[in-house]
Amino acid sequence: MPDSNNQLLTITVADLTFPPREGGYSKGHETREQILNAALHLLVEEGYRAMSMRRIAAECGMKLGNLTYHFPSREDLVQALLDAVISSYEIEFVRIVHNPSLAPDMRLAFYCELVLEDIRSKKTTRVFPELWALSNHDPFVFERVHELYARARAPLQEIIAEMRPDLPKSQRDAVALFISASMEGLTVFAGHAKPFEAQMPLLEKIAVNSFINLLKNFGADSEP
Amino acid sequence: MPDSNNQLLTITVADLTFPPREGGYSKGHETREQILNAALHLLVEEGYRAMSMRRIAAECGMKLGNLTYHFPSREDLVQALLDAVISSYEIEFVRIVHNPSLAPDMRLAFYCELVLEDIRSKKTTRVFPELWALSNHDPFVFERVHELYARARAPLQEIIAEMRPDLPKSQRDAVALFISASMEGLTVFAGHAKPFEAQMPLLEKIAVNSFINLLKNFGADSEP
DNA sequence: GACAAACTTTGTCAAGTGTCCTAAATTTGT
DNA sequence: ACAAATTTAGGACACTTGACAAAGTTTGTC
Repeated sequence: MPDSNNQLLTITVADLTFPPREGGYSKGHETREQILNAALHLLVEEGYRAMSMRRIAAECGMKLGNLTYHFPSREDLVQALLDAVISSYEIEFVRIVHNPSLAPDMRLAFYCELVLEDIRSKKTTRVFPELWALSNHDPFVFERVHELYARARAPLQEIIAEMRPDLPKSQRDAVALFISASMEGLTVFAGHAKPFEAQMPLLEKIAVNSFINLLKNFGADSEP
Repeated sequence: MPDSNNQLLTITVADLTFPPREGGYSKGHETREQILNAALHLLVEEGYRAMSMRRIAAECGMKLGNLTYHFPSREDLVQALLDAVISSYEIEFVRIVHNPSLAPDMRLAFYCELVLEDIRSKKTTRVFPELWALSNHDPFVFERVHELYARARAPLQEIIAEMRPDLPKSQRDAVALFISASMEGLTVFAGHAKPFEAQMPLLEKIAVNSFINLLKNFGADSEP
């Protein structure tokens, strides 16, 4: 089993989704996935700076030339990695969107629980700050990241629309954005190996409590 | 005027605070500051990757040898830059801590306004995601960043203690952490040149409204 | 088994990196 | 005037970086 060792290496961080193939041998696709898994592993463990072509090649025990065969340029690799990372998240959102059996505030709580649980994973805690930093200087990353967040907010917007149909859409969307950003911010403080990681359960209660209160009271306080 | 051009370059991002000197000529300190300003400028405009010793030297029109005279190693420079960046923020917090004339919820609103205004600056929008990413792999950055945030939360904790003396300190501090993280999260979405930058005023209203509601209602909902 | 396509290795390239060095010139504070 | 501090002008070191070309090897199919 030549790849059992590799499994052990990547099992802690490998969480990529790959698009269906379009030609080539099966070995070629396996190698592509192995490369991207190694790249993610390096990104998570040592940061974007350490994610060089040579280190990726070494990580999966292959020659540099072979890496450049599959990804002619570093940019190609980064874009493929970004796609694989992002599509791995998009799967999650589909699971929550349509669940009309529950009450909307229960769905909201469930959504928050899902997001805040994900934030505590090593992969998310490490990858997303890296993406935020990259998106400041790379338009491609910028677009993909915010496209992902737009999709992540969609179920939130649905729930809010259900709870507060009286609010204009622009305000509902702003509230959804605030809730989403609010939780993302916790990554830095209570994500994996962060100072307040252990307090995440309490923070989750505070967050859900806060969001539900916000939705109940927002707009009903024009004049005291 | 050899440095008027440089002034123009750095004036848009230069926001560093330098510790009092300890010897050497004044020109030496000016050069040190010029170097750190150039480093910050590169960090803001092109990211951490572009912040190399040679590019920093070129940025301030000086020879590499002179740069290594002032900062023998790159790590020295990075740490000095981090110190200068962080202390530039610590000044802000002092201005808000002691202002007992206002009502606590007014002080909270003022605090949030100050933070969210800062988030919209190019410097903060660019530097902090970089710091978050770095802190995942650099213990030195990790410690400094979270030390800064601890100081940033102090005034918040005071305000909350005033509003909710009934809550145990652990819960008050968790609420302060949540509020702080909540606002930091907006950096990625409504910071400088971000997709929702223009909506920041509305988001600010939502945030303050949400935080005040949270403080009023938190803990009063054990059983319905 | 032949054979073309897909994959992999090997070696090389110019450019960039941080760090270190020397020797000379210039500036600065007293 | 003079010593200390700063700057320039080079260079060199060992190493890493992304990219490329030309050989080999493997794979699936006829």
